[in-house]
Amino acid sequence: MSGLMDRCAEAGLKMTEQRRVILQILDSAEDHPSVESVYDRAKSVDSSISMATVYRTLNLLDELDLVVRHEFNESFARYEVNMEHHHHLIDLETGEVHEFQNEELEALKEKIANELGFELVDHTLELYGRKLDKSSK
Amino acid sequence: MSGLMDRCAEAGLKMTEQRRVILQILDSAEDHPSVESVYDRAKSVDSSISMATVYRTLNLLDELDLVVRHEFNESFARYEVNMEHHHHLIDLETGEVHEFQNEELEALKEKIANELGFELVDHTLELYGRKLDKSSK
DNA sequence: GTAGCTGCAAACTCTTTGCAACTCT
DNA sequence: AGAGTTGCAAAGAGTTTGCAGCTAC
Repeated sequence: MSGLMDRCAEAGLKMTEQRRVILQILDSAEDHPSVESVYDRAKSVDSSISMATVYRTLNLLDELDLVVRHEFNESFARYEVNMEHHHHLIDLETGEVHEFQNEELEALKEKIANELGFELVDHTLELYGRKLDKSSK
Repeated sequence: MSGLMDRCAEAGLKMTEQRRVILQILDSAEDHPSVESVYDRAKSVDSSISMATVYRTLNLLDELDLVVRHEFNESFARYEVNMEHHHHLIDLETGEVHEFQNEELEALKEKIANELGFELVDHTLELYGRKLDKSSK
């Protein structure tokens, strides 16, 4: 169930009350929450949790690759959990993040990197779009 | 020659000494300088230029789409000038930025966005890689 | 018992802004 | 002359950190 908790235990982290709360929030998150969102949600469960702990926890999870940090086009970070490989399409009007996967794209990126003489280690792809019309404009 | 200066004039900006310096630096930049790099280069030409002016100028240029702001995976912005459409491959060991273009990729992105019901407005693609071996490792 | 974790507040980094002086046009 | 621009210093946002006390193991 709580995948994150298990994996944190494996990594040798102490399981404090604060971590339990944060990990549960992340495990059940279906969006790409900002640090502040995680903090707000955590506070509503245990109001003594501090921002510093949220930052520290997310940094730890990031180092353990249990979470992915994104910057999209904002001035703050958002985190993603439960990720299989996929990319994002961000709705410019609403800010909604849609996920997608595409095999063809994966192969192509690999190929491009190789042609340039590189081994592909990581990559990001973000599409920014506007909903196609049902009406006009 | 100085494409940026012309286009700023067209946009109705006053051509101050500071702007002249900054625009010339950008026009001749062959990299993707951070605000600080631009500031350093500008200072070595006219030591009275302030950081605030560099920020303000880059923000203006960004609004006019004469420059593109990138975040790559750092905590600060880098700017790109003289851009035709292309993407970046960042060398994880050296930080070097390589540019590439790929038609197939462009078409694919357009297609993906449309399939999701969106009109593609903008997008970013960054590859992070390690140089393929000439030696071993 | 102790290494590791926490909250707090202060500090840091990058960026923006209010203001009075100055400068293009 | 007047709107736009500048430098400075202060303020903002987001994030990190030193420290003394607390807690899981």
